[in-house]
Amino acid sequence: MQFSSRFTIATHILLCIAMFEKETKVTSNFLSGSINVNPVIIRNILGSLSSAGMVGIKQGIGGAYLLKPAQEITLLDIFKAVEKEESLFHFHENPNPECPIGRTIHSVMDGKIETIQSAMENEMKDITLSRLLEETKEKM
Amino acid sequence: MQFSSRFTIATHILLCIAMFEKETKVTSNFLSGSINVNPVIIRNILGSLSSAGMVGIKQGIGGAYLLKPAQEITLLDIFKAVEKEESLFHFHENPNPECPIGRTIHSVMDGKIETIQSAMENEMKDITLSRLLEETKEKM
DNA sequence: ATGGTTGTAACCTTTGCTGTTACAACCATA
DNA sequence: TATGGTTGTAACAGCAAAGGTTACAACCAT
Repeated sequence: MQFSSRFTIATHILLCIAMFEKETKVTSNFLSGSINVNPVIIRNILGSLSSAGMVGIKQGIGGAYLLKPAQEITLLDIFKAVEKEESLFHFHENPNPECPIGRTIHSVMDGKIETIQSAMENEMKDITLSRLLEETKEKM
Repeated sequence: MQFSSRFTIATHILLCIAMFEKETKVTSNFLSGSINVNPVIIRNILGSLSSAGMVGIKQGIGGAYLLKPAQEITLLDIFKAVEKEESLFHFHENPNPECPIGRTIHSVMDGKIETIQSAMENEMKDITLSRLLEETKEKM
């Protein structure tokens, strides 16, 4: 089980906007060319990023632009914009309450699962779009 | 996108074995009763745990038992036994090498993704089956 | 020989991801 | 006002994985 590619695509989109919005109109077609996926996929993900308040999109004329400075956008923001699930883990629904394990497993495991998920999210929170942009420029 | 319930089911299975193997024959039917899922699902997951060297299973007569002390089994061991994917993240396959972002995004992101995954795995590595067992007994 | 158990195959349904076509709504510009 | 490029969204389709179920051969203590 993997996270969908929406996360890396969304990151790619934001990097492109941050890099090119000054010089070009960044449309779904332009992005489609760099990312190499269908423009409709791009538009849907761009819609999620827009709902999350990260980008604005110009109706009719076209083009996306950042609504926040790149140092205020983290990988966690991007992840949450495109992955809607609250919990990373799917718990089996109906453990038997007549079994001592079945009765207690939720209260034992729920906190652990939260801790694990938080560890991942904290790491994502530390990585900003501006840092990714800097590293990209270094490698160019 | 969520991890499958195999992870929590596998944890439930191991807790049951650790708790009951002394007093009862822990069969897939017994486990099915506590976990409330089909015995065939249990047998498949039990097979993964067996392949990973965590449990043994008695042919013919039936019953599963731990092959390692509970303090040497971590949530990470369990997770890796039932989730076979190498990377948590699905990267879009063919970014355009003629775009400066498309050309560099892999080298920029791959390390980040590894860091994020490691943070999660380290947290899992800290939680042992014996600790879960103790907490279960406290709540009984 | 019996009966409970395991391992596995075969099938099904549902869900989510990814890709695609199509088209109405939008808006700067000619 | 008409045009053309763009967005937002609906409606498909194909594919893969999850989860469930039935069935049955192989296994082994009794």
